[in-house]
Amino acid sequence: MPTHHALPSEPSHQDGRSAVEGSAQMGTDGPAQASHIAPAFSPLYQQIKTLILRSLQAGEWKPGDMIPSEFDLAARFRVSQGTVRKAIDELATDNLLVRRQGKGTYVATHAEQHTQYRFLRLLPDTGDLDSQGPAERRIIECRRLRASAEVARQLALRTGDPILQVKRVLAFADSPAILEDLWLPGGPFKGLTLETLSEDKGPMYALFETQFGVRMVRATEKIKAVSADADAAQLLGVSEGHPLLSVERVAYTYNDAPMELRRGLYRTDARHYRNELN
Amino acid sequence: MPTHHALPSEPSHQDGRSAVEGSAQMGTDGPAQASHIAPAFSPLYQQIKTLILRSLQAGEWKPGDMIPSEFDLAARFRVSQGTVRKAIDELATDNLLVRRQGKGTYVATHAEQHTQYRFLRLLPDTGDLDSQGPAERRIIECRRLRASAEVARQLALRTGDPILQVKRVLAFADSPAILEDLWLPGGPFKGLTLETLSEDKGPMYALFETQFGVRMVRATEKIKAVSADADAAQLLGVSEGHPLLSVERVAYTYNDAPMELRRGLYRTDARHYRNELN
DNA sequence: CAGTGGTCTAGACCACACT
DNA sequence: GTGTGGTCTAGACCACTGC
Repeated sequence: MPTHHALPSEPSHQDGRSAVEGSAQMGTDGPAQASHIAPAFSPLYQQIKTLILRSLQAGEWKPGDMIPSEFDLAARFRVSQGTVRKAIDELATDNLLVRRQGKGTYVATHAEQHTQYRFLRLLPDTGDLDSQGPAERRIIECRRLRASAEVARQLALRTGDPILQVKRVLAFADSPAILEDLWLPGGPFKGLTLETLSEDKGPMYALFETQFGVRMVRATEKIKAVSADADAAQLLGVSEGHPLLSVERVAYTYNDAPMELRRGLYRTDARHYRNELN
Repeated sequence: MPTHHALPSEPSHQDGRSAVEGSAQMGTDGPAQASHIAPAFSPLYQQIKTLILRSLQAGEWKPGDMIPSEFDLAARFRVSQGTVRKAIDELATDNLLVRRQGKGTYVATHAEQHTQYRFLRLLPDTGDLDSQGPAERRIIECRRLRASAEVARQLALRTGDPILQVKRVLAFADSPAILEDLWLPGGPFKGLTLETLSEDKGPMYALFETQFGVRMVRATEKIKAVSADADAAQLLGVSEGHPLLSVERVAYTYNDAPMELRRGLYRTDARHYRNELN
């Protein structure tokens, strides 16, 4: 049997030994519409990975849901369980799925993330993790406006497209630590208001999942050192000119689609941004 | 056959079907000295991983060397090739080994790292990667002294133990960007001088490998925003009080042994520290 | 060509979780 | 007990590299 197989984009009917018996390449006998989205000549498990990803994207399984067992997926895609396993392995290391021994494989979510705030790297200098308790959030504003050229570029929109801007402060133990500005595309987040944000407890990314069906999958950050301007100084309780960490984040949902631009100013007197290098 | 096996720490002789036939646990019939280093009840491939790690640590294969093929290692450890493969997979994702299809598996090195400077995350704001050319290094000093309590703690030494301190400036296109202080344990780095450092081209971590047999495997960083003091301002060509990124790094060799403490001050006017979140 | 890692399969048994 | 993911094996063939 050849190493590279073709996979139908829908499960086949019981019409033969195997869906992958004859052809050695992708796209020669498969449905035409799949040709540009699933790369040709890719290993079977990569094709499976793409198919699972597409189901996640389409909302076939929602965050927190259990997906079908490896055995079921193997039957559905007409490949061996080991091949499905390798596909799921990669999705699990990408944090898109979570395996739980004895229970099943689940769609990852920001809601019950092991320690919550998966993307927040600011920690107290003392190793006392969360001795400070949970963050207190205060939403300062939530406005509807039109994308500037810069924001549009980063969110893959057009200049002038409707967007939402949110401004908030996070504090730990009554001490303000983070001042953030967020920009969100107006389409996916239609209906988001200051009230919604204020009333919600729990991570904002969890709210995005439940209320708007937008799941953030990964993010990139650009970090600089800056001086506090008058506005930031006042909101963070420092003097003007105080050094702050500027953290500019672009968060992506499935398919590397940018869905949030965020600019945070972090106080790092008693806290630091922690990073692991491998 | 049980899932969890015992492995001898040395390859067995041909004295039976398999070295793993009978016992279901680790440490009950193995050499006594291995009991606290290889965890009992761990999966076979984890034990294999530990054994390979030990060989790397002992210098059986040096950075850049090719290690034995999966098949050879499987014979040596008396397990299947698939089990060795899984062990190597994990070591490869940890960046300790590098697989090259058709050629073999190699011990990773900082010397010919794909883009060099594996641990340096400072990039120009313009996407022009290395349009700036390579970094120019200037060693300012290299002193022998005794560890302070703080440095000793971070390097797992005792206060007063001999250490080396190095101070240097990195510049891109004649513009100073990084001021770094390094502290290294005196023992492993005996013989390191300002001349050695100055004459060397290429990454410092590559020099550590070739000259001192110390390979840095991972690192953690604590990042803060600070104001330039007079000394830093002068060396980096900024005014006093200018905001700088303070990057405190502890680098580890095999077995999580800390081997370097480094404190860098980064200018982030035209550059930024880039991070990927998953 | 031979040797290496890469993919795929099939089947076995274990550890864990829920009922 | 049943069903899930986790480990291990054995064997096949493919793709890449270098002689």
